[in-house]
Amino acid sequence: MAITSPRAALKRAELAGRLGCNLETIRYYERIELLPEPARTASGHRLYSNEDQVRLRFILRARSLGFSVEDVRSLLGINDGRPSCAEVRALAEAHRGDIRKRIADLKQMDRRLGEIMAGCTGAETPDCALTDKLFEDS
Amino acid sequence: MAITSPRAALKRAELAGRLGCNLETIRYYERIELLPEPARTASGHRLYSNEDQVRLRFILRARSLGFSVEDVRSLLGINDGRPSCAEVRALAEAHRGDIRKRIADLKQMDRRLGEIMAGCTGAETPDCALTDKLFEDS
DNA sequence: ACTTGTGTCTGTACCAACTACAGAGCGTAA
DNA sequence: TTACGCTCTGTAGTTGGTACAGACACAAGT
Repeated sequence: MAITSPRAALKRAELAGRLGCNLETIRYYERIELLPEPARTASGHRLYSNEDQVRLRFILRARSLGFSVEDVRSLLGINDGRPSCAEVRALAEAHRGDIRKRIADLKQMDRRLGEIMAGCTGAETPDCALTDKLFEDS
Repeated sequence: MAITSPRAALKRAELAGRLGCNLETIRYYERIELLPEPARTASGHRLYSNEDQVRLRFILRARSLGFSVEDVRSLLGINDGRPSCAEVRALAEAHRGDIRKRIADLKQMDRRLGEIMAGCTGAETPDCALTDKLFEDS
């Protein structure tokens, strides 16, 4: 039971292991002040509380949804105090717009790539329709 | 006529202007050896030949299709000599797989974001369903 | 000839968002 | 006690450029 208790103070590697992030990411988030400085043992080893864990989980989730570190800072109220629901929504909508733009850009790349690959047969010759097309005059 | 001749030696800004890239990008590509060192005037100003222009256009096009700089290096035969059509095709297929994976990832983000935004009404309150969900236990 | 304005040269610093590593110190089990 | 493994710190590397400072170069105007 105690093994998985969310209340025990965790060392850095334990926290990273639980939340599935890299060890160094935690120190990085501390450095850029997304995470507060944690408690320490007498000899200086970091000890993370349950509150720390909750906050880090929030950050990791927001990052996994593609929010930038600056966005996360805003969501956490680090920039201008705790954001209103309207502000959060605006941030999320803007971010969603970004995501959709990136999808559209990638789709266009895929389409263009398909066009340019037509004729590149994969024959074992040095002449290649793909590179030829990239070299062509505008 | 001479103004737009593709044979005239171009200065850096002229080349950048023609191909629509940033001035500094050209020097960057020279530094990482995608572009060869160009000719110089007596006083050291770079002069780009038509051949340089063709090569840079190739690089910019490949980059705009999402190929990495290392990919471009391979396509140009800088790594292991001029690639065969089969090698080019393999590179392009792998790259296309990458693009599609990125599209899939972004679509999933968009979907998850949509789910998590449900209930975030944008009302002018500090309580927000979106942040609440990000804070929730696993 | 001189000045002024613009272009170019070099080296280096900066961006995001981590990740990795070196060298030192700490903790614990045998 | 000694060995192993974890943690500490600071710093450098990653990708693909972009930006800037300070020193020259070049062309046009006076």
